[in-house]
Amino acid sequence: MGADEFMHILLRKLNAIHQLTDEEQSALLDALSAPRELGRGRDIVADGSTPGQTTVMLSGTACRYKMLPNGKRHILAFQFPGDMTDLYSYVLKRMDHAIGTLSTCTFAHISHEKVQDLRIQFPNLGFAFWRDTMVDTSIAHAWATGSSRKTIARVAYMFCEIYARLERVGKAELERPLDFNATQQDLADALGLSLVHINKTVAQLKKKELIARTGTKVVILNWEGLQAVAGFDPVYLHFRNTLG
Amino acid sequence: MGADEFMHILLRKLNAIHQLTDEEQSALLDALSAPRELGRGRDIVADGSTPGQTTVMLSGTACRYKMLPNGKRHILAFQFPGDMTDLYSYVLKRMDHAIGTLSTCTFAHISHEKVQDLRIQFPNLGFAFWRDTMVDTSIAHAWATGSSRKTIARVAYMFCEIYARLERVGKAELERPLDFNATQQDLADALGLSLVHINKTVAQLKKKELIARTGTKVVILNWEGLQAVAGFDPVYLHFRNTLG
DNA sequence: CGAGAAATTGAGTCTCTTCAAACCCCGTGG
DNA sequence: CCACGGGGTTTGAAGAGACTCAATTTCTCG
Repeated sequence: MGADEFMHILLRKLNAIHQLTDEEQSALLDALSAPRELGRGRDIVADGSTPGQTTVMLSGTACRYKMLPNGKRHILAFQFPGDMTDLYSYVLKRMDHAIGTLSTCTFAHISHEKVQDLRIQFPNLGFAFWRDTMVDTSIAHAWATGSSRKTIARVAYMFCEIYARLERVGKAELERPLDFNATQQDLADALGLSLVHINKTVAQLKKKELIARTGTKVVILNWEGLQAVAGFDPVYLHFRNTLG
Repeated sequence: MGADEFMHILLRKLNAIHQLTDEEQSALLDALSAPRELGRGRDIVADGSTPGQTTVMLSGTACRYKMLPNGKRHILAFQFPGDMTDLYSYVLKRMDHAIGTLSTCTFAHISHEKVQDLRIQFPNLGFAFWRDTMVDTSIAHAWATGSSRKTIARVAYMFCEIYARLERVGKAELERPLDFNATQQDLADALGLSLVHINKTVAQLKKKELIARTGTKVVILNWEGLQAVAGFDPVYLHFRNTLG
């Protein structure tokens, strides 16, 4: 698996958000550092740090998270291949959360100076960056509304989002195991619910034959049914082309 | 109360986020439309719409919110004077939530074309816009972590944030009634909790003599105590100058 | 095959919700 | 100047949902 195939995914992701010119695309790829790898349970970016570079996910699943004073971990968002996880730090300078791996991850960097140059030289690319961060906000909003909804809907929603985002970059298809191996504890931390309760809710989704588990991975058996339970509408992901 | 005094607040807000040059400041003010007013309970921007302009709050309290399929309203964020509530729509085009008033509000607009021109002509101003939207994201993250915390801490946190954000633009001081007259139902919708439970929690904060109510408004009696209960740390608001 | 991690299950407890009723503040009109 | 009305607040009580604790099973990988 060559570097090209890795790189491509960033363009797939960004183009799904906002159309880029060939010139912008190649300038962007030129700015990427060599890929790095990190195993599960490590920090890519530490809370409170002031990184000098931005991270681009190439493979694996990571998350934004905060450790709370009471010792609990709260996951704010999942990060999938193609995501630029910390444009955040380019704009806000100091991280107010961390980025951690949930599986083995590969990723590359773009220095903040380079981001700055690209943004000013190519305002359209700058817009794509901005838009990418706003889609993150939109996702955060969608998660936030969860607290007013039934737990089973929230859990189903989670799977819908994971599938939709992976599908967007060509990393998932229906009735195939999702390339997403977070634990139920991770899901619990993302939803702010207890592991036990998540487990029982996932069991309900299985009993309804909406999803199943094969080994470590999850399979979506009934996409329409799952969306219906979740009340899932992918507009909030702001793809340029809609999803089936 | 002249238009100048109104306008000034936008600069106060943006400068608290990112330093602007005089030229940028005047270009920004030139772009503002004449102010409009709307009473409580009205929409400034409708969900699903594609506005051609951005709203700048001048006075009053508004909120981002979504109506959920189950008929509940979920408030995603409060909007205070100086906030540019829907840069959101400039970037994402289609709103995936609405902006509504929680009190009588005054506000002005800047057309999206103008935003585009300003962003490209003054990259530093463009950065300030971007940064402003990222602070919104940071706030959304802070709210999101709430679901893993005790209710009394979350409610206290809410008052801390409201005070800090109003204080930033010179609209609040301690031991004076906050210029914020949302109802407890509004708070409940923001926290995703029931009105009854909010009420009982607010009662606890009063019993601890951290806050009090004078007429419709809330007064902060013990700022340190309130922050301690809330676990409030204002870094997430990303002010350039810290708060006492 | 064994060790460790993750998933599952059951039981008791506490939080939060819902329902319902009463109260209070404040502006309006007689 | 006081009665009335409406929105917002306060209070009580019962039930549902979610949490913790704790034990067991299943899976994965060396």
